[in-house]
Amino acid sequence: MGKIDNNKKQKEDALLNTAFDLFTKQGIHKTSISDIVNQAGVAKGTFYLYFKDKYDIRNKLIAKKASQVFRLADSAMHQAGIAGLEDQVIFLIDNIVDQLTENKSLLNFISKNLSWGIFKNELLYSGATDIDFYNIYSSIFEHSGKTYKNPEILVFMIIELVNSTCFSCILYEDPVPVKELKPYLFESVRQLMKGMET
Amino acid sequence: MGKIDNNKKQKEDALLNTAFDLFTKQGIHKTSISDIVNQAGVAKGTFYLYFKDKYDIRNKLIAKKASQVFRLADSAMHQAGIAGLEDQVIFLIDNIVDQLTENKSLLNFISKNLSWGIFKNELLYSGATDIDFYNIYSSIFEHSGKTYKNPEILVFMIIELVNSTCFSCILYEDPVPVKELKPYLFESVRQLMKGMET
Amino acid sequence: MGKIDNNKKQKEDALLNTAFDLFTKQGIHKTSISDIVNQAGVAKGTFYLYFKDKYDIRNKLIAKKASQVFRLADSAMHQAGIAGLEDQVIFLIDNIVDQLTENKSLLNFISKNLSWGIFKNELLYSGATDIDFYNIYSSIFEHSGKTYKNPEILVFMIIELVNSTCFSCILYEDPVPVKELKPYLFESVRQLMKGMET
Amino acid sequence: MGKIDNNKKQKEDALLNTAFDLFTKQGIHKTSISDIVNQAGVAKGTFYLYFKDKYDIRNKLIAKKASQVFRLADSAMHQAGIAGLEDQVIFLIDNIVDQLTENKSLLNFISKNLSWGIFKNELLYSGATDIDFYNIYSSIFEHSGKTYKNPEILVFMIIELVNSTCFSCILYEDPVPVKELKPYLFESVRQLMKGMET
DNA sequence: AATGAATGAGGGTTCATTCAT
DNA sequence: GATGAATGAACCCTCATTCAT
Repeated sequence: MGKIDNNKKQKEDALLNTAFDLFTKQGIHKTSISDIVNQAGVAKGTFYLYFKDKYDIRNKLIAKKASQVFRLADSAMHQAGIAGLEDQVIFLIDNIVDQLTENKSLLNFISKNLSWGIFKNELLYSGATDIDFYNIYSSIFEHSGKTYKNPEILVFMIIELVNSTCFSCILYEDPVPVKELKPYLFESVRQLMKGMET
Repeated sequence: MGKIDNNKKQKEDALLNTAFDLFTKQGIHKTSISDIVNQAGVAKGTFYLYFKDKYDIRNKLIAKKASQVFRLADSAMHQAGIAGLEDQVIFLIDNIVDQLTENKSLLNFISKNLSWGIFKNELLYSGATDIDFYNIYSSIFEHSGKTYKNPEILVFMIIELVNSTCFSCILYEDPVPVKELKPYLFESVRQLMKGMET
Repeated sequence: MGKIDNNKKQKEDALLNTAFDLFTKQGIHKTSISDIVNQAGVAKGTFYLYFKDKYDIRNKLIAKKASQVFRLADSAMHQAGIAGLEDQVIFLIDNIVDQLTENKSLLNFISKNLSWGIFKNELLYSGATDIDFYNIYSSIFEHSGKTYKNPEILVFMIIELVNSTCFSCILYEDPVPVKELKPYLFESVRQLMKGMET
Repeated sequence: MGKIDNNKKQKEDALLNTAFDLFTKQGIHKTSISDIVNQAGVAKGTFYLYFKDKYDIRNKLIAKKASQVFRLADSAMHQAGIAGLEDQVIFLIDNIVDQLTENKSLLNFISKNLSWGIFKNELLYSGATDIDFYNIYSSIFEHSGKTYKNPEILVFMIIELVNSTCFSCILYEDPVPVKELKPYLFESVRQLMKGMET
């Protein structure tokens, strides 16, 4: 029983890891299910025991990978003992941007696929991942002593701004390398936050 | 001669128009070259006389369609006689957002495919389109009497923020409908601009 | 012991009932063994403990279902107290046609799969079903006081004529609805019988 | 032009002939499109230039093959100079039964697939085949000097009776070989016709 | 320049069957 | 006896691309 379930978990992990490897290396559209199962070392039919199709495995991967990135950033923030909402937000962004700069294929994968809808449903409010982002995000706001006109829109705008500008600057260094972008980006985020304080 | 060239232009236009229609209706990946040539009323081989492949025709379409949107916004701004750089930028954004709200398939097509690289190369500095965006954009800044730390990054951040937030709000009304987003967005853009003034 | 056998019988019945449900709903070729075991609530391997393959369960179903139809017709005839061979045959046909008109999926299933060979082997001479059709059929002929040149060919022709004409008329109302066919069919059957009397 | 069309006709014929060969040898369900194109010596994609799927080629084959059988019977009848409606019908049946006895795979293919609907639409009223069955069938009735209560039902019943009884007797000699069936069958058909005269 | 018939590799998906538990 | 995870061959179908006309 434990043995079988263990085996199943191994198979699913092998498929997830292989799929991530291939998706980032050659893109989702150039990756066939045959590619995945061949490299994962399982039979083709086995894929369909665990995932509905290519887009099912993609969504599960996004949630998994994005959750890892957020969790790392969060724990780094706690270790660093950052205080103050704005500084915390900037720290998180800085850390995440650094992670993605180190791992460009991960950046490419997440940026191209992480919509606000997936972010909200798969990460924020879903128990699918073993970390509760909603609580992190709520407690940060609550403990800040500050209030905002519309926190969700603020978070939304920050995420979209960071995500889309970093995508271009990290991957293509265009219009500038991410190192150059950072000061402007951080300043802009602070502006956005200040602008929405009540 | 003129007749033949005319004929060629007609074929190319038919292919471009049909491709746009199908790309927006059913997505690029679901659109085959067969679909395009069938609906355009030309032979399959003819496609390859004008375009290298599906992605070649897509890039040419983006430049064409995005240029139309920008040009409309620009001429509306001139007609309205807006003065002052910030107000001009907000007017342009407002107009473009309205255009894309009216034409969601166009929004979808542009947002999913318009990278900063394509924006810069195909629209800004390219003579491919019959309108010189670079001059528009330069003259607006020059006549404003204001100077910015890094105008290109400013434009880049504004475009990315607007593009990515509107995409989600217009198409999915998530996290809020675009109507609700607008005041926050406009205010944020003003913050970004003020923050980068020298 | 009795408990285990009971359990086995239950499993086999669940598989038979589910298979019939699916065969009639979606056709034999569209029904997979997975479909059957899922709906029946048993494991996939269990199927192979009771049946060789899909066609084995089909044949057993035909015998079971056809026998039910014949038995109902026969008992209705006895209750109605019909006398006279021709009238008895017409009554049986009429009753069976009515049953199949009420239950078109059953008609479809039987008609498409009931060959004379199966009819003879699985129904007429087999002890597989708990009713002895051969005796019914023999006694009807014997008590009629009439003799026929070749009773088996007569029965064969009647069954084939009824089966094939009703199939089209009940399911497709083509060339006519079964209601319109009936008088011609009954008259024709009487002709066939009269024509083969000795 | 003529050359290309000629080539196309050859390809289509190769596919039709190969499909018939395989359908009759190993059954439709055991025949894959790969089998057909391999044996026909064309590429897989070519199949789909001529037929929608396996069932499209089957229907076209039925019409083609059944029309050949009917046409042969009809011309034999004319050569033999048979007169009198009943004798003509019996002659046609006899001839067709003989053809199908000689060619059991053809019998199997036609019997299993020829429904009244296909018979009517593809053979009787369709210009798809180059012979006009409707006119043959009409003129035979008209020139007979006899009238029937419902000619279509009469034809329907005759065809269904002949088709279903011969199927079993020719292929399985069950309940009797077709040679033995014939006198009873012919007599029965005459009975059916007489019974429906007005 | 324009055509469109032909290609065939490769896509996603299904499913009867096996066998270790 | 019962299970159901795993298999992998086989299925149908698509489609970018070529090339003789």
